Amino acid sequence: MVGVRQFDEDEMIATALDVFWRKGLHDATMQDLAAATGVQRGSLYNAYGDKEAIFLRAFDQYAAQFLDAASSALAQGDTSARLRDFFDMIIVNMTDGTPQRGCLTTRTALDAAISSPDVRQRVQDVLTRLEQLVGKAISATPNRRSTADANRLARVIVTFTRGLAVMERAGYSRKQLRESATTFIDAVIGDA
Amino acid sequence: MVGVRQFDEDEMIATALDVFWRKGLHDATMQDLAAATGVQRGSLYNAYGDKEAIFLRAFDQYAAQFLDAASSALAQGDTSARLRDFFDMIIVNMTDGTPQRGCLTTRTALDAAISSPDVRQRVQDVLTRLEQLVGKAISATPNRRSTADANRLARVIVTFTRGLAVMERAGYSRKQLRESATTFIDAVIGDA
DNA sequence: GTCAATATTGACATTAATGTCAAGAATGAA
DNA sequence: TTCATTCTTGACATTAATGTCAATATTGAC
Repeated sequence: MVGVRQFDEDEMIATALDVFWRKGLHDATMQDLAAATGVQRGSLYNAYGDKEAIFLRAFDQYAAQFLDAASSALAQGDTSARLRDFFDMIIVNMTDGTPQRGCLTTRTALDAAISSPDVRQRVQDVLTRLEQLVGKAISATPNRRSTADANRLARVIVTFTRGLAVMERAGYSRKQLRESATTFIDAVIGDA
Repeated sequence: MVGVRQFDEDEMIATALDVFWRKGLHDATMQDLAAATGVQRGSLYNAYGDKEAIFLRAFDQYAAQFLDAASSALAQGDTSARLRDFFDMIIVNMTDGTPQRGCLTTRTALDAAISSPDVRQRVQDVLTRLEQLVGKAISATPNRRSTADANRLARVIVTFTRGLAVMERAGYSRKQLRESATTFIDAVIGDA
């Protein structure tokens, strides 16, 4: 390699993630990315090809850290405690930043109709893996659920997290989201 | 009135709703609206001012019919039956059309960051009124819930419907959504 | 130190959207 | 029948985005 890249790729992708998280794949422009990263538009095209390629890299980074955090949150305690930690993580994740950034996966999912198969696949992968993590977590503690029941319940729980992401966009506060999550956990797990 | 409008306003708004439902406020263009309605762009600007004004009218029509359908679905039977009908209506609503149109309220909510206060308010109003309808419905049958509990539960139920809307966008089938809704109802209401 | 390979830069072409406007067409009212 | 009012139409100006490219700068390898 001879002419050497003038920017740090990891740093670039991390900054791009921030931009995509705040604006979404569709609304973030190459201008936005260039301005935020300090890398010229032309260089970005040269290095990555197009906006979507940058997004996919950024999203992969996001998905990895998100699933990691979910896994950690789901690791300890009884089922209720695991879910409390899990929902806490999710809610903090989506209500962080000024203004709040919301949930990138959910935002990306909503643009499915105008997204490429690659992007759609990424969203499905995150949700599938999240279902698996939740399924394992609620099966890990002593209970009288069948595996099939646990899987169905895991999907319900993941679906509910998506609902929280929508409610956040609709203006519900962190506190309101937490209350709903608590109510949900109590209703679903409380006496099972 | 002298120069007379060449198109039927109700029909025009109904067609506009279809366009917005399929493409979203942001992605639908005045070209799209002009093509679908057969009314020239200039005439639309003359009649309504801008795209958002058309959207607001279309959304109001959508919200009215949606809340009406929800109200009907929630009217009869015990709590489980009411919720089954309610979720059925919601799921059919979002999985209808080819390709599926999804949920307009949810799609609009996700664009909150780039929407006007008027648009955001419309979304909040729909969700608030939906919570009220659900709250009334689950309080209508004999049960041992306090009003406060019913309201919290109503919000959880509405939040779950939003989750279903996201899952639909992520590619889950009508059947999968129905199964999740059933599991949810059983878990939340089944033995309360 | 030279050079070949790569990155950077700014300009350019293209496409597409919004919103405005002047000119023309149509029609209810007097 | 005339006319004032309103709607319709197509053209225009503006803005903003994507993606390409040729010219230039840089630097590791030999």
